[in-house]
Amino acid sequence: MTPAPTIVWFRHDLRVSDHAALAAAVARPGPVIPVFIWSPEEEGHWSPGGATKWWLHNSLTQLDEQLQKLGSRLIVRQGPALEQLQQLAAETGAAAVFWGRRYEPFAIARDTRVKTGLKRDGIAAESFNTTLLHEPWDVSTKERKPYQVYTPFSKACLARGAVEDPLPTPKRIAAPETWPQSVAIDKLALLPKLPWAAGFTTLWTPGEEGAQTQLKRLLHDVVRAYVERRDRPDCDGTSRLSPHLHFGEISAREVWHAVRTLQAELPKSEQPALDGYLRQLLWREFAFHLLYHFPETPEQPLRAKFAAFPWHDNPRALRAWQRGRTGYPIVDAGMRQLWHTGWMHNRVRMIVGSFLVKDLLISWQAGAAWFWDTLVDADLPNNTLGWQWIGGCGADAAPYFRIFNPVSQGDKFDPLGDYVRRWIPELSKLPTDWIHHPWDAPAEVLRTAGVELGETYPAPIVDHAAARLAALEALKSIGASEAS
DNA sequence: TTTTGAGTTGTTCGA
DNA sequence: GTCGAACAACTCAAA
Repeated sequence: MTPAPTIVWFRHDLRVSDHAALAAAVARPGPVIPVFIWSPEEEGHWSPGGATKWWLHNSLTQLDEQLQKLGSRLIVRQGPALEQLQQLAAETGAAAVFWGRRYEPFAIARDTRVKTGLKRDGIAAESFNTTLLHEPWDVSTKERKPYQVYTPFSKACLARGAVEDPLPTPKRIAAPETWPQSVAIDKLALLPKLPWAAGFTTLWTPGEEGAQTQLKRLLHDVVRAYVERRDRPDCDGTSRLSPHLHFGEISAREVWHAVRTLQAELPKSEQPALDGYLRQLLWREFAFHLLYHFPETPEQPLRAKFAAFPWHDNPRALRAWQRGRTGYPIVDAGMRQLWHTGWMHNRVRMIVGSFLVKDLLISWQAGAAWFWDTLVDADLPNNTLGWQWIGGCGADAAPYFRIFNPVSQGDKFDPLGDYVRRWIPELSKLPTDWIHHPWDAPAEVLRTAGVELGETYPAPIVDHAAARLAALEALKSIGASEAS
């Protein structure tokens, strides 16, 4: 009798390298059945947005190719995960299902049901860490509580010692004698009906190989100048690994090791430069840590006082923000970059976030929802942390008086205006002196540049100085500066 | 238990 | 243009 197969359920770990669940399945005597299950209705309020689905379609295609190189393939199913896994196990006689953990509250609840259900059927079910450097329950304060401040959290991570080595890619994955039924990836209808994602392909290569290319780029071109360039949206100075990490096309552990290895090879004096990037990976860990321990935070402010914040319901302003028509060039450039590429530079995410929440007084939840639908790297832990931070209502949030000025942020981080000109062609002829505040430009300058405010480009929809004071008032009204 | 030091990302004002 | 101070007081985390 041939040994029973093992099912490997792929979720946010669409890769074959450093994959604990796959490696464990391969180590068993029988064949391996890799499966992806499309069940967006099981993702709570956070079923994948348009940009994410575009990425997922391509990533699944790539995963199938990677598996085929190892003598296997990807089985694709749709429907409730437990039901599909039970069916698949019945069809194939599988004795075990392995998967990599997820940490979103609805995913944990679903996975718990899945595990119980499978075990009831006499099927072994085991989850593995395929996503994090440190599990959220392995890092805690001396009082065994979760961390709420980044710096001590990061120190605690570093104090745990070296991150475990990545696992080798399996040489071969044993195939079953016959493959079970599989849905064609096209049938999941993940690609948009309108071809708005056409431009995405020039910028992104979803899948494991694309992720490896970005890692090489990080190591060769980006990481040494990371600290100086990462805040400049007019430079290509970030890792651009976020969507690859979200889908687990590369493991955080592998990125961590690659950067650490490079660091060890550098002269002592150059080593600290690489810490800047490593710190960002620990921010990702912190986001998972917070979501795991405070599972209500995607919807609710962590600081309870903010539940009473007098947010404005202003659909016109929200729409102007979404479309990049606020009249503030750095804000509009960011929102248009997001719309056209499914991504926005991190510095600009903070600027547009501050503008939505503090200048327009529209809730951070509305911003999070828009990002969720438009970002290819939409990730619940990171999105939640980012928006609560800029909203001032999260763990380790910005002080309430920290309100970004879109003009000075533009001058500081896009000093030549190249980023604005790239994404706002109607301002492309405007001289640098006025690029971040065209409303101050002399009429003659505007005329020469072909800019007519309110016609070719919007006049500012709010006055920042006045909006800032209004935000401070609103924050005072809920006692933002007092205990929560 | 109490105390102490510290806390990603900013802005404005006045000298 | 550049610099330092004020913005406020809290909460966290560790000693």
